[in-house]
Amino acid sequence: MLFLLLSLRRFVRIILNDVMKTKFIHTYVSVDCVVFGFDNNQFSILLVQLDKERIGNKNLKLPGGLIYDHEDVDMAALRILYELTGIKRMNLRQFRCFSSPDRASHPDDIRWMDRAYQPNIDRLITVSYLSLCKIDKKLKNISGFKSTQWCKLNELPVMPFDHNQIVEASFLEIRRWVEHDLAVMFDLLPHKFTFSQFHALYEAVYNRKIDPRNFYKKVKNMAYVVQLDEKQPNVRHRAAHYYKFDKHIYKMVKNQFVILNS
Amino acid sequence: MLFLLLSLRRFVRIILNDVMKTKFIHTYVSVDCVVFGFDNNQFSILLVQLDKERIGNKNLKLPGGLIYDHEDVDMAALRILYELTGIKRMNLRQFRCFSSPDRASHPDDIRWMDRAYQPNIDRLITVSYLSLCKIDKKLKNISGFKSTQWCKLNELPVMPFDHNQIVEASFLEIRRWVEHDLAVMFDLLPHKFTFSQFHALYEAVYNRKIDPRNFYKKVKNMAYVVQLDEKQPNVRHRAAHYYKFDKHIYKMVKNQFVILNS
DNA sequence: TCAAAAGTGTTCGATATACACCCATGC
DNA sequence: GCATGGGTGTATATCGAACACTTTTGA
Repeated sequence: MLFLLLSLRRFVRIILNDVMKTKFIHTYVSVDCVVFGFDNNQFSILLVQLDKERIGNKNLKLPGGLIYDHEDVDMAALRILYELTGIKRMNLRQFRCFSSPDRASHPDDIRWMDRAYQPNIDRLITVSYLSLCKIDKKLKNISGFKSTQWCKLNELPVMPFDHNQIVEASFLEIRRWVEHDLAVMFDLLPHKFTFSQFHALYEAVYNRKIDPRNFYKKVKNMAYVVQLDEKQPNVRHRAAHYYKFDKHIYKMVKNQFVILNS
Repeated sequence: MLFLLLSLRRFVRIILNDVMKTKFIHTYVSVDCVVFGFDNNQFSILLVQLDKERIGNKNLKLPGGLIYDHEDVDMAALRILYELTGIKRMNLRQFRCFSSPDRASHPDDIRWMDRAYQPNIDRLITVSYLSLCKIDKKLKNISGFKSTQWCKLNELPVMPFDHNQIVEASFLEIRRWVEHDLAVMFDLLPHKFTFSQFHALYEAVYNRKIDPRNFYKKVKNMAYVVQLDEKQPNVRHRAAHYYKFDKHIYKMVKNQFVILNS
């Protein structure tokens, strides 16, 4: 019965396209999220394991999925990340729509969409999101299905669809985001972080060496980066102080600059 | 016959949604373009006149339209602007996907979509583009249908769909674009422009007063802004020099800074 | 006492800001 | 000659870049 209806639907669509000469796309829409983490002086990205559902020989993809009827794209991205990680209200930034007609036309990709969503998805465009996340955050899978893993940025596998392209585009987007709102950078650091972790993150984001002494001065001027009494334990060298980010001070300071825009 | 097929299609979709409990959206996709021009120290936006097709009592909308089967969104935006203005390869910057489930749910909007595109468009998401254009450019309508007009930014009418929102979001995007690539600013000025036109544009983009003397120094340092011998004719005060933008020099200068990214 | 990373200050140049007056032209 | 906008220079403050050594700690 189901199969019959599906065939019917496909048939109807084909006929209609022919009769009406309508060439407008009628498409499904997905979101794909590039979630960055930072650890050991390098970026990682959160990927979904496909396991039995592997796409061709590819076993990892970006977190993402089709959007529902009642949702807009922002809501869909939040939902998908919530289902996968248990984190509500993740901080997200939409950065581009990927819509090439053949971005989902590889036979492996099509087969997978047939199984994972529904058959006869003839076209799929996606809206991509960037997110920054503490890599040591406990993630719990809500939907109970897919499992996730962090994968180092420079060890990414080949992924299905245009996910490798999406990741590439996302990286430059971090810098734009940080420039617009420095606070998001602290989403990548642990609650308590050392100066050198912060320094390494800065170098990674800007992809260049930054003089530590100059950077110290900069940080000392950030009233919202406050030194804690606590120090690094069990290191065989001088222990570093921990710092924390104080978002209330940050907001106060920032509000002194923001003029309501016309 | 056509009507029968349409009803059938709608019917099939309803049944399917019910049987499969699929709640994924299957949607049409449009692009909407916010084309800025600059004249007389203020911005204008290129709008399409609807005339007999007016939407409710609204007669102006952003240039835009549904995208075709074989297109991605960039191509669609270029096509639509070409059809309306005769300008090929307009410089475009995608800036956001607007996808609220009820962005196209006003009865006027639905009626209009039924007539303009095809009936039963139950959902429509749009990808918005920013473009900058010399306001004195001769525009010729290729499709031969819709006519366009410039409308001052602070005199915009209420428009259909969420077009007013889109315009609002686009304005801040100009600044980002200019910061990323100053050359686009000259898309807003005539080929020959005076210093004070350039100055006024700068003030408009950054939405604040900028000291002309300091700005002079800045401009004098821009090797790619070259002074012409020609001067403003017929003015009852000291005539201003004309300047032009030299994109070859610009590229040379810029290439000295661009390091190929990892 | 050594290795390993933490932490600190000064100088210099470039850039942005603030500010006031003379110049050329048409009427 | 006067009204109108065109065009210029100087002084100061701020920010980022360059640069080398001492301190703390565990092993």
